[in-house]
Amino acid sequence: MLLRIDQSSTTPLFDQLAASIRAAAIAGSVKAGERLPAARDLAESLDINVHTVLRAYQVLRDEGLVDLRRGRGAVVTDRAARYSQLSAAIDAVVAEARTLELSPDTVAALLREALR
Amino acid sequence: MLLRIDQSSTTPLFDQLAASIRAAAIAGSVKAGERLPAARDLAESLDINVHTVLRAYQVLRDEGLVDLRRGRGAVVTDRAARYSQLSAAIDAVVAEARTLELSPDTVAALLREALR
DNA sequence: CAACTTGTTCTAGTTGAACTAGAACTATAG
DNA sequence: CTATAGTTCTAGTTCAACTAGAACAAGTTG
Repeated sequence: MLLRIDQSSTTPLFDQLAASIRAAAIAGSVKAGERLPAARDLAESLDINVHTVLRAYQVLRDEGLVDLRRGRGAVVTDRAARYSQLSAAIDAVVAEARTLELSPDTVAALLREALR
Repeated sequence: MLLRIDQSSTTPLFDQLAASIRAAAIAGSVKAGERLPAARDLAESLDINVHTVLRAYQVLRDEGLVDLRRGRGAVVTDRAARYSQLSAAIDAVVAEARTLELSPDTVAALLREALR
């Protein structure tokens, strides 16, 4: 599992981390039942704060992608498997956005508007 | 044209405003050639700062949706007309997201990840 | 032309979310 | 029991977003 964190980006670190793990779960590079690194360990290896990692884990828990339990850590659920159709739909949007040469911000804003 | 601004939201006001106008342009409720309200006027009627409105206008200019000229104001271009296929693709994503009961934040994050 | 409109640029101050930091606590695994 | 690892709490820092006001420049209008 590749976790990319960009300290210079303006998007919150916990968001970046959650997005990275989420993508890995959907792509299947982390499978259901697998355990994510302990928050303290991951925080150290990424050189960010423990709270930031835990917040990312909590985001994923709210989405139902991981179970979070004391003593055991963060375990990936099987929920990610159900995201395949969504991924396909998103790919279609990405393709359209590229032909129009729209920025990620613009496309994201359009999506958010459509979701309201 | 309906412009919705939520002061209590954490998403930047200029983003909200830009999104609102963008949606109107794509929906066709403001057409190419039409002039948007002068920044000072809009700022007053929405009870926000002029700079915030101008920033929203600049976002739309960067996307090519409006022309911005001194003395004349912000005029809508015909670019929005080319967004129809993108809108359809976005609608498909929205439909999938709703069946999975995902939050807007989650879907937006997935999209951003796919756009990288 | 002159007057007016409207976006542009500059400086400066305020606010709040995000992040950091550290400690104490608690449920679970082994 | 002991170690692990998430939970909760308090507190301080930083930076983008927003506000505010003024001076300016390039158009439009009469």
